[in-house]
Amino acid sequence: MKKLVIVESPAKAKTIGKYLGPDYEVLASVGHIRDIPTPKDLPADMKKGPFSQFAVDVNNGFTPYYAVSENSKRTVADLKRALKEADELYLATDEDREGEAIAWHLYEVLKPKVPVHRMVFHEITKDAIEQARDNTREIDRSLVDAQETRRILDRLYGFEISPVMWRMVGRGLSAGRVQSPATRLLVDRERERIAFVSADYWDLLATVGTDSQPANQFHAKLVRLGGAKLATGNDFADNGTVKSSARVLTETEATTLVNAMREPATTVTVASLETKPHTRRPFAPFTTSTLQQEAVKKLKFSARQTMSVAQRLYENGYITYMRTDSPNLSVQAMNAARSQAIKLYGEDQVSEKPRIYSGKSKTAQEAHEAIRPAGDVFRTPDELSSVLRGEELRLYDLIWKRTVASQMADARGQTATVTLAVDAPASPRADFVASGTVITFRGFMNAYDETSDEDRNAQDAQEDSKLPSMTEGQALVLADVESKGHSTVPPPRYTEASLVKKMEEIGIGRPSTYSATIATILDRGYAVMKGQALVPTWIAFSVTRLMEQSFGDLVSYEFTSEMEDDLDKIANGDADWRDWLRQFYFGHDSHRGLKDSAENLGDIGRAGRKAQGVSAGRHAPG
DNA sequence: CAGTGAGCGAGCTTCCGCTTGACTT
Repeated sequence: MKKLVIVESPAKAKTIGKYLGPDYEVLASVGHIRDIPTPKDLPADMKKGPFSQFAVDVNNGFTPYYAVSENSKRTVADLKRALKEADELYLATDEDREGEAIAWHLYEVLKPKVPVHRMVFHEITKDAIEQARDNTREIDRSLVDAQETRRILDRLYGFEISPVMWRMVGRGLSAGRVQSPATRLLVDRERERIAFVSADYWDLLATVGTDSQPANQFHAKLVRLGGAKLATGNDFADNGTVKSSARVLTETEATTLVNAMREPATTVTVASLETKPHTRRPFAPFTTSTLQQEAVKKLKFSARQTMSVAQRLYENGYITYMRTDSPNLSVQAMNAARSQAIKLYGEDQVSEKPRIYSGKSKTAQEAHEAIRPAGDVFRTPDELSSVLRGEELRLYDLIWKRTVASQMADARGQTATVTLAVDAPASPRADFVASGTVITFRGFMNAYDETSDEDRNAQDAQEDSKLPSMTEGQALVLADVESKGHSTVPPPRYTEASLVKKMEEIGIGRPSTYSATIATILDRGYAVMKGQALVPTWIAFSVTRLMEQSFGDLVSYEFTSEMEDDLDKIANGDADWRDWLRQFYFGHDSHRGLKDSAENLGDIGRAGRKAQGVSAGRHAPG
């Protein structure tokens, strides 16, 4: 007789099967096996009655009706068959809320007659697996409660509010705990853009040098005039007014100054010279969210495409699991990254101590490690260039570089900043500034030599060039000075990358759903792609306004993180899940529940209709 | 008598999160 082990993913089952040997059969549940069906998929005798609206009986303890999903029927049959041949059952689904629930559903559906163990592990290595097998526990009922609460809440939210959208806005529309705030992000940003008032300001750009040789020249920007700081884009509010005490230079003033400075009597002297060390740390290894962001930005993949390419890499054993919220590397992976970096770039380019990265997302569940090349010895992109093609190779390359770089040394260099005093006839004193960074030690940049977009923009502003050597008090040659006009620009629209980043920040959605949520927003017609930008449509505006008016709490950006706090209480046994759902759905004290909000759409004008409805309403048959 | 049209009623749309194929374009 064998022992049956059930994990979530078939690829994982294969690896673990190898570690556990012939006494164990390892199969996969392939994700969730049961779910709450939509009401139209309920058995005929349940279509009328307490389950008809949600497939959850809200009047009887929020009892959910579960059914084995169509796609899982074969899997369940296979598992049942295997269980008959087994004398023990190990439920080895992921150690997070969803994984615990899958274990419980497996238990409910398989009805095992043999001893059952709940087994959890964080790393897929022989040691970790064997240790997990020898240290099992029971299914954590409170954690399952928390998952069911989450699931039921999402059903109530979606299926109570979507019909409101059909009535008020258009057929086929939808609302949900994740998609509605995500849509609202797009709408809020568009509102900011519409309300935005552009402002114009000017500054001067001088070309100066230690002599008139072009090689010894550099550009410097006017930053202070007569002791007052000159306004830049950051000094303007969104309504076009100046929000600081900075001085705004007009075109006329700029032209007058340029003309004065072009007089031969103008002198330029080095007022101060400062050199500061510059260091940059490598980025953390990829999580789902950061992988999507980088692939969208650097490879021009869509979020969905990124996931499907990563899936292929995972299934063929090239990378670790691609749906994760943890940037942590296993000890083996850390060693693999370090020894590969030492071999390729030299020992001095690698950080002295292993770098450990921790997740910053408060809603992270961290059931998996970071996305990285698979194995205890990483294969380089070059080694794989004959087996991997196009997209797959490019994504592997990105993952490999990021992982190796994450264990390398900081890049170091110096940033020199020089302040120049420009004295022109009949003009206030003008201070110009130039700075240049020189990287003297590349460290992680050997592997991952790419700066983030923010840095690139910052560099545009101050042309990152090497400065010639100078001393304080030195007189410089002014080769040219010109005025430059600028206009403030509204905040940019979200791209897939920046939306995923924002969603992770406020804790809505999960690694397995980021790309699906964006697809939903596009499918519903809430947004259209314009280049890389997600542009909200008028439908999104209508839906968001309706949500804000009638379900303000539910589209607040804090709703999910507050829900997570409450689910934690349920998971710890400090709160009752039925009480929680009751308050959410039926309300309590002064707080309107979801049901009341949906039925009386926050419109005082409808109060009369409500009263009429109640008096004319039929009572339950007696 | 056949074709038209008003009026009525039934059926449909929808959530999030976990995991892969089996489908079509």
